Formats: sequence, C-alpha cells, structure tokens
Amino acid sequence: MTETSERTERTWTERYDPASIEPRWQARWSEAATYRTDLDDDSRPKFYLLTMYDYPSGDLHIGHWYVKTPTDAIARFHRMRGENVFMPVGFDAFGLPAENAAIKNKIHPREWTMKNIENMRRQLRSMGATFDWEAEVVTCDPAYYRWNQWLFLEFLKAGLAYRAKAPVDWCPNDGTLAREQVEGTDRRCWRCGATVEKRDLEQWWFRTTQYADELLDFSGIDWPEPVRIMQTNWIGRSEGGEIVFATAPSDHHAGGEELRVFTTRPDTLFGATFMVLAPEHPLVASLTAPERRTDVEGYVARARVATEIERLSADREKTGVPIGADAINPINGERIPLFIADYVLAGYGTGAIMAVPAHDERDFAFATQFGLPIRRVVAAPGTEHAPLDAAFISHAADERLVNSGPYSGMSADEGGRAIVVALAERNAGKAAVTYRIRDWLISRQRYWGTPIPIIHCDRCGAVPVPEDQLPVLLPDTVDYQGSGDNPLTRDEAFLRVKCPNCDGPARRETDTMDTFVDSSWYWFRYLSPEKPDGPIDGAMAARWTPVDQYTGGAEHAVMHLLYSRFFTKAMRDIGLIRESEPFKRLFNQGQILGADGERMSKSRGNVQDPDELVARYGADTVRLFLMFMGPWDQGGPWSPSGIGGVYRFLNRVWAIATDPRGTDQGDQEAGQLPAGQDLDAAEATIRTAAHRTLRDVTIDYEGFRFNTMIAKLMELSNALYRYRGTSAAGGGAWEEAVRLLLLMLAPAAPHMTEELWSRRLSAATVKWTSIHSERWPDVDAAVVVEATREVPVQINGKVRDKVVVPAGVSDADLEQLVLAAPKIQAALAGRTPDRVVVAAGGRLVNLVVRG
RNA sequence: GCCGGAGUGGCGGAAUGGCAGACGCAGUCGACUUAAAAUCGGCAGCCCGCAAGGGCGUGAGGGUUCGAGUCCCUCCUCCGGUACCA
Repeated sequence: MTETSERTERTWTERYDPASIEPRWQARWSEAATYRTDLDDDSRPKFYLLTMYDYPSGDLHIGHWYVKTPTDAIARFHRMRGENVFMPVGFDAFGLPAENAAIKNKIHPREWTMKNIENMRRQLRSMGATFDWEAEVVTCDPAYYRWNQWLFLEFLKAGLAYRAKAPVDWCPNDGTLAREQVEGTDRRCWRCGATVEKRDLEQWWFRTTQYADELLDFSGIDWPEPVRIMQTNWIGRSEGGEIVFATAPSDHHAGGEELRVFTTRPDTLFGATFMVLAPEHPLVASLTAPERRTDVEGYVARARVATEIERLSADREKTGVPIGADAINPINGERIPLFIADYVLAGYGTGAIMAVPAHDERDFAFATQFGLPIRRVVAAPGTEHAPLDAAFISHAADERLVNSGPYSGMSADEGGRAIVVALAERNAGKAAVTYRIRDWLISRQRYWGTPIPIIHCDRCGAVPVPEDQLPVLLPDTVDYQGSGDNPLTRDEAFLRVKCPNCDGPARRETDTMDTFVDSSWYWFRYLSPEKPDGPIDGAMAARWTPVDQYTGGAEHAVMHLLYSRFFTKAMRDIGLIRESEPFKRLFNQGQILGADGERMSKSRGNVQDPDELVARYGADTVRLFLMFMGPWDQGGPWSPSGIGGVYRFLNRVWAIATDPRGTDQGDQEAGQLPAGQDLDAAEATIRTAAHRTLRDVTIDYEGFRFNTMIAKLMELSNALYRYRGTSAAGGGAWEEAVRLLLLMLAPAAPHMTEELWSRRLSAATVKWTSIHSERWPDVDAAVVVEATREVPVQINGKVRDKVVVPAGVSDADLEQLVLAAPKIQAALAGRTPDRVVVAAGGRLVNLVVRG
C-alpha cells in the first residue's frame, strides 16, 4: 500500500485535461466581457473582422468550425498586435429551408429557426471564439428587417428599384419553385411531381445594371484574383455596335419595322446570312407567316421549358425554326431570312442577333445544320477562298476584310469602326456597350422573408407603405395547406388594407425579399443593432467601415459579394454612407465536405458533429486540427484521421511547459544533451530555433497559412522536447523559448495557452493577466542569422553533392569550393563544366557539362 | 456548355522557377512494461542493388529554361458558381 502510493507520488505529473480547462476559461472570459469591443475606443487602430454569418440550418457541423475558428485566430493575433478588434456574429435567419421544415414537420418557420439559432449559439461559444455577442443580428427580427423595407423604399425613391415582369418556374400545386426544387431533365416539381412551367409575374427589381461599370473597378480593395475575374466575367461588359435591320415586306406583312441587334463584330456585317430572334422576342408573333405559325408556336412553347444553362450549351445540337419572314441588311440592302432559336436569349442584348456563321461558332453550327450560306468576310492573306470547316474567329494583325464592298481590304478593327460610322449617318446603327449582368430580381413568392412594403390599389397602382407604418410585420399565422405556395396570398388579415393614397380598398404585396437583401448590408447593422430610428449609425459607420477583413466561402464569390458591393454604392448614393466598397480585404476559405466528398447535410447523413470531437479531445485540439489539415482556402472531404497527432502535439507542449525536467520512460537518451553539444551550444540552438520559428510563424499568421504555422510550432516543440530533462531545460534560453511557443500558439489554442500562462505567472508570483492581452513578441534578429549554410550542387540539373560554406561567401569563392568537392571531382571525371550557374543568392550551384 | 479553382507517397499535405515529399496520420523496428495501452527513439516515395550507388517520379501529352510541382499550349478528372439553396 505504502509502496504503491509513494510510487504514484513520484511519477505523477498532471496530465493535459482540456475538459477541466476549457469551460473554466470560457466562463472567465465571458464574465470579464473580454471580447465586448469598445467601439468608441480610438486609442488603438481599429480592425473590423467579419466572417460570413450563418444560415441556421440545423445541420450543425464541423464546416462551421472550419470557417470560424481560424477567423478567431486572426482576431486574437490582431489583438496581440495592438489593434481594437471587432468580430461580431449573427444569423441569416430568413430562407427556404425553414419553410420546407415547416411543411414537412408542421413546425412554424420561426420556431424552427429560433431553435436552431439557440443550438448554434451554444456551439459557437464552445469554440472559445471571441465573438462580440452583444452586437448580434438576427435577420428575421422585425428590428432588422424593417430596415430592409426602409432601404427598399429609399431605393424606390432614388429610381434604384422598379417593378417589371419576369418568368418564374411554376408548379400548379406548389407555386414558384427554386432551381433546386425542379428535378430531372423533364423538369418536375420535387414535391408533387407536376410538370414545371414558366409563368410571367410582375415582380420587384433592384437596378444593379446602373452600377455595371463601377462594379468592374476593383481599385482600392484587396480581393483574390479569381473572385475579381469571376465578377468581371459575370458583369460581362462587351463593346461593339447596335445595328438596326428592317423587316422586309412580304405577302403577310408590310415590313419596315426595326429589328435591333447588338454585335461585338460590326466588321462582319457583310457576312450576315440570316438573323435569329429569341423565341420570346416581342416581334415574333406579328412577323410569323401564317403557314409557319404552328411550328413557331410549338417551338416557343418548348423553349420556355428549357433552362438557360441548357439553352446556352455549346455542345447541344442547335434547334430553331424559320418564321417565314426576312430582314434587310442596312449596309447592303440584302434580304436575309429570320429564324427563332433558343440559343438567343431575350434578356441579353436586344434579344436578337445577326448571324455570321463564318465567324461565330454557334452561328456556324446553326448554319451547318440548316444548310444556310456561310460567307467569309475576314481572311488572312491568301486564304480568302479557303473552305471553312469551322468558324474563323481569329483576330490577327494581317487579316483583312473580304467580300465587304467598299470596306474590303481594311483591317477588321478599322472596317468595324467605318461600318458603324456609315450606319450612324443613316440612323441605322451606333457604337454600343452591353453587359451580361441583369438587374437583380428581389421578389420571392414565399412566406419566410421580408415583406415588400407595397400596397396595390386599383386606382393608384403600386403605392409605397408610408415610412411611419413600417415595419410591415410578417404575420405569424401560417396556413400551408401542405403545399409550398405562399400562404400570405391566403391571409385575409394581412392582405386587406386601405390605400395610403386614396383610402380606398387595397391589397398588400405578398412577395417577400430575396434573402440576399438581408446579407447585403448586415455588417453596418452590427455597429448599432438596436438603433431604433435608422438602419445605420452614420458616425459608427464612418469610423468602422469598410470592413478590414471578410472571411467566408468561395461559393459566394459572385452573388452575395456582388450584391453587397451594389448595396454599398446604392447606400452611398442615397446619402447614408461615404464609402463605395464594403470589404477591403477578402479571403475565401474552402469547404469541408462529408467523408463521401459531398456537401455536408442532414439529408445525406454525412454530417460530422463537432460536439463529439470536442468532448473527446477538447476545443483547442479541434481548432488546431482544422487549421492543420491543409491550406485554409482548400477545404476537402472530412476525415478525422490525424487529429490524434495534433492532440499529441498539445500534450508535448503541456509537458514542456509544466515539467521541463521530466523524462519519458523508454527514452534511451533521457537527460543527455545531443552528442557533441555542450550547454552553450544547446542554449544557442534553442534560442535560434525559437526566434526563427517566431519570424516564420508571424508571416504565416499574416498570410492565413495556418497549416504551415502549426507545422513550424510542432518543429519547435519537437526541438524543445529533445532538451527536456537535460541541463538546458529550465534555463534562460529554454524559458524564453517556452514563452514564445505559448504566445505563438495562443491565437490558435487559446484555452491551453491561457492555462499554462496563468501557471507561469503564479509560479513567478506575478499577478494574473491574460495571455491574450500580451503583445506579439519581436524577433531577435541577432540570433536568427546563420554562420554557415549548405549548398546543393547539381550536375546537369541533378543533385550530386552538398557543400557547407560560410554564410557570406562570394559567388566566385563558392564556385571554387564546389569544384574542389571530392564527390563533384569524381562525378566530373576530369571534364570541365561548360557553364557554372550560381542561383540567385548562392542557394544552389548547377554545373552544366555538355556531351 | 460557360466562368473560377484543384489534381504531389498508403492518407492529409510542404516546397519566392533552384535539394520534391517539411509537418502530421497510418505502417514498421527498437526502448519502457510481466504484458498490453500510453509514451520515447529509429526507419520509411517507387524500382534495381548485400552495399556503395543508380534509374524513375508531382493527373496525361507537348513546349520554354542551365534548371519546371511551379511558367506556356492541348487534353482528362474532381470541386464551386451559373442569377429563386444560402
């Protein structure tokens, strides 16, 4: 008995136990309101760190941690650098899944949403993240969405919002369907299986196109190049000309109507051998010849079923029908036939094109299929009569216009300009710019969203709800009748209202807003979430926005991020703010997929619950593992293999910090310095390792390269572990290295480092202060320099030897040292190198030997 | 289809145009243990070889360069977006 207890006493060291450490520190941080940001404190530089708020889906998974815990490490790093960091959190609480859950489980969307938010709050707190919860924003709260309504009305006043028709995917039972609710190639409703049709509805739009050119300008913001490219392509500015064709007279039609087309290639106008109208083009019905009517109407009906992606697919066989009418080419008076085809979209350009099969791939495919003439009008010298087996779309300097009347012989650019000028003189054309981007359709025929504050009056039309009657509350009474259509359309209490203009009977708008409206300005609201008399606090906004750093998924590269830029510019133009861009710096982290490589979701059953992992390893290990897995912008399928290695790492840090003189059973070199090292050498090694790590880790934090940052901390802890139990352990160099290790690890593993820090302070009988309020340490430049370095030597690009040389060696001396190395002499076998390449900085030498 | 991204050991990954495989997982051998677990140390891309050493090797094929995982061209596969999922 006695023997056993003595033995236990001797070998017992306190183990790393996250379960006892983490809740304690989380409670303490919370009590002290450590991360409540003082927004009025301008004694330090401000740093607004925004991470994309979540949709409270109920699929709580490791992916949320993957986004948020590295962001928290960024927050902590910036605080240690002396900045006043604001990192708020909130919930994107309106949207489709809540309604789906409501229909399926007979639970009110609000109840479902709020329950999920509750659970997510608990989870977010368990990360040990430093969110400022007092700034929280929940978008389904009237205190938030009333300002969506207010902004809508302001946009309306400013001409930035308007009403127009737009087609929706429509199911007779479930109403408007989202893209993901339309299934299969035969396009059926996911819920009832009915065939989905298009229906034109009067809907509300935001005029994003007004800012098309400004949105192309990314100067002054530091965003990843892929995002800038995707947004640029999405906006899709193209320069060219608008050309006016006239309809030709025929038996059934007098002719003379204008048919406007946009083309990026006015130079090819002489090559236009037919025209194609979108099936939805307004002139189709009146131009169609009586004998063509059946075919044309059939084709129009089929085109309405196809999706845009299908219609634009270049792979797909071209379809279309002639409408039995002609147009007249304004440049040469030639009659060319008119077709409709679904590869021409009503919403782009003018909804009609001049087809130049010789110089456009899609026109070429169409002409080939329908046996239409293909007339070459651009050619390189000597190729004027070469047959075309594909569209000729090259744009080389030596090419000239051919078969183009007076313009033949001109270059394409020159000819194009001349043709536009000639047409303009006759009012038959002008230079023009078009954009691919369309205005933003914000109407949703759904219940769970912000009601659009409009009242429809038979006499007065669409009347804005007066500002003093905001918010238009979303009624809580929901009658879904088991289908997905919008129950607001059946809610008499909501619908019946007096016209604010004439006091007559009127009807409320039942469309709600796209949830992207909510997310297009939420970072302003975080600064004054309770403000009762306006959407934003101008002074706060001036001080804190734009956001310094935004983090979130790459899936938002275009829509959310473009809408947010649009909103910022629109809010500037209605006088709310001064800046033009929402987010100065953007980082898109990757996405964690399920083990099956699919997106994590409850329905797929591939969700990894972080709670289990936290219970087993602690939050610090989970945080660190997610950061260690790979580059943050990469993501990838979830696999927990490897988390044990991170846990082992933290245990080693624990042992280094709590028990420097301890040794491990089975360690054959326990207590001995490495062979050939005395204490001075050991301390120098330790000090150099610590400061080099600090130098490199600082750079990694700045670039969000957390995986290599942790790898370097592992290397440092491995190096220190080697000295544990030796005469170097616990000495000056050791203590400094441990201090640096804890400080460097603190942003990533906040609980354990706080615990170890407090123990160090109490061991030194110093009053406790948090490690997270420490200043980020400075590198001691003197100890990171190296006296010698190893230079790899290649012969013809293959490494044959390595030589150790003094750090400051000249290139000439380096060359001599390399040529004198025995292995190199042997490999050269008497030959003299034809060339000696010393790579920049003398990092490598390559000997080039010919023959 | 179009726009953007990614493909490197058995696995996750590292590498300003300059030593491919850092760090870790899994594996294996040894130490400690009565034993196992845990822990500590060693080995470890593939092929040939007892070894010394040699050859091959970053999705496929070409190119530029003294030198290519990295730059250029063509192609394949996977991921994100494609305007009503968020």
